[in-house]
Amino acid sequence: MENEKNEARPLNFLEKIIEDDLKNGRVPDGKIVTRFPPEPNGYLHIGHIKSICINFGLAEKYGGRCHLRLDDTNPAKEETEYIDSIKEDIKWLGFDWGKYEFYASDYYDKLYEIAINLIKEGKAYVDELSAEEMKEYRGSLTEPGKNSPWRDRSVEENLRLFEEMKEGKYPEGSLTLRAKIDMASPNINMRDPALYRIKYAHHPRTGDKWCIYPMYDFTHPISDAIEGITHSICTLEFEDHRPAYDWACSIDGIEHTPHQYEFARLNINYLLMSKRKLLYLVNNHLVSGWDDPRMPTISGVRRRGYSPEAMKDFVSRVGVAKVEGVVDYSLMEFCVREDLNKRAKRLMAVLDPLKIVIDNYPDDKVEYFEAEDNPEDENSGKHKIAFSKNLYIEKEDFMETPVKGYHRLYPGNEIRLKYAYYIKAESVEKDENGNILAVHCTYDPESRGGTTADGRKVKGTSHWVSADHALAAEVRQYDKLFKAECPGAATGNYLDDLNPDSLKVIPAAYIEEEGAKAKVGDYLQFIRNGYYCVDMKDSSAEHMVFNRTCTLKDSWAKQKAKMGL
RNA sequence: UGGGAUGUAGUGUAAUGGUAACACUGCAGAUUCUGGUUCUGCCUUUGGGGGUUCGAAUCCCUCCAUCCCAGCCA
Repeated sequence: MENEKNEARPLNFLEKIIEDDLKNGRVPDGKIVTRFPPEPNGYLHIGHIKSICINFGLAEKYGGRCHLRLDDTNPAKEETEYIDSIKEDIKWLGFDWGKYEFYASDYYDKLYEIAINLIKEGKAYVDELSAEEMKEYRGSLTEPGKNSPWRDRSVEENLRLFEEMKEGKYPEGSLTLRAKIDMASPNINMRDPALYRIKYAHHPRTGDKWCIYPMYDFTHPISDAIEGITHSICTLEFEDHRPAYDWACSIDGIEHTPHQYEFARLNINYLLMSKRKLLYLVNNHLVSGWDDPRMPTISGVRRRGYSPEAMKDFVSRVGVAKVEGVVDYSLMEFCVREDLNKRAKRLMAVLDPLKIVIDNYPDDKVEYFEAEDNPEDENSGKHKIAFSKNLYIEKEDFMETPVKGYHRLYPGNEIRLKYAYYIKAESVEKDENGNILAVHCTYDPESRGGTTADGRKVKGTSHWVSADHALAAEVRQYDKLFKAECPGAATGNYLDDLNPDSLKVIPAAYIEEEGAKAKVGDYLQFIRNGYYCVDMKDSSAEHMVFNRTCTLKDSWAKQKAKMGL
């Protein structure tokens, strides 16, 4: 009865296509095959999570498989470091390609053979046009191109030239192998696209074996065909390439015909996904690296403390369609909070301390209270917190002259110290300049454990730590890297919108003793402060470092803002 | 101004000829030992104009807007 709640999510357009193909027997053996094909020329970012979830998710849902294929056809840009990070990121998301790990470079021999056949059939030729000339001959968006003077060489000459290209007899840029399609096509991608170019670059996998490398439009469809990909899913900007894709799949000798489908890439406001811009931030030390917790890279959000479950939930809520839009950052934060709320261990940490002295509490007495690890999780345990005469609470939790709506500590007012006692502010101790040194309070011994026998209520509950027991730790308060929804929209330069407060370091915040047990990978909530994690690079037992993953929703801050405070 | 695509609340996504909806955001309230969580309610929607039809977000025409394409990048 209650499991009827299973909300049947409506199918997205890709699922509809697949179900239709499956139903109509258009899928060999009824097993769909997808692929995630990143070029190893940088780190994966949040946008890639969408693609990963679509490709691996579809394969999972329909009982097919998803290949990981590293699209390594441009050795000038690609590095092994990137290959390793890509694999690590996919694994972190919880996907497994098993034995289906491929490289476009696996197919270099096959691709070469296909190119030879194309030449023999008169469907490809070696061109001597320079890059500039080729551009001229290509025409424009509104004008057709014209044929290269080298377009009608004999098959024999083409064969000889291509062979010599491969043997390294020509310098880079001097010759290309081009498909003979249609220089007047309204689709520029069909105006005799380049198939091979000369490049004297060391390849991470094939080393110096090759000095000619196949182009995307030639390599990608054929790789898909070789691997038996049924649904080749990519982003919208490749729509114009689909005719080229289909052209390559129709080359003689290619038995399997995959089909390309395009979806809208993921854009999120306040975030930048451009590899070029992210690289600039890294190179100019505006962030600490690709895995800086403020970076939109997968390694960045991982270090920030986002969970893979939250990210997957996020992309699933965004959905899949063909409309180019911008998703609200707040949806991502919602997903992160929703997930972390259920799993984060609660700890008390005072980030901006104000000293509290409980005047009527015995000087040397220490008692321990029980704190819930997670009130949202019945199966979670409890841990002990030391209480003593000298405590810290947040500065924010005390006001000498309270504003309207403030129900925390102020002179004469009573609040609860979470899990411990009710306290009332009695007097304020200041230095000669009027700065508050400490707030003297009294506690109600009858309120032990946070409740009183008479059942009286207090409006405020503060977190706290015992001054003599708390441990000091570094806390890094991360915020959005950019302060504008669309960085660079106003001035044309995204650097102008860099948020100067994207990182505030608190060198020595006070954390309850239990904090010492926190390990890399744990999800934490500092009660009333936000979600935190242990920094995977800089934290050590001697010097713990916590990263703020995200804040808690704060309706009081909103209210204050509205009152102009 | 060549070609390809896309227009549904503020944002994202459903509804494919039959009462326009779900989530996030925002707002209001209740609950709460986190001003968190949870719960309740509210706000705002089919780009414009024609047409077909008993009936149109959906089909047709037209206009408009936005995005992508002229790498020997992917």
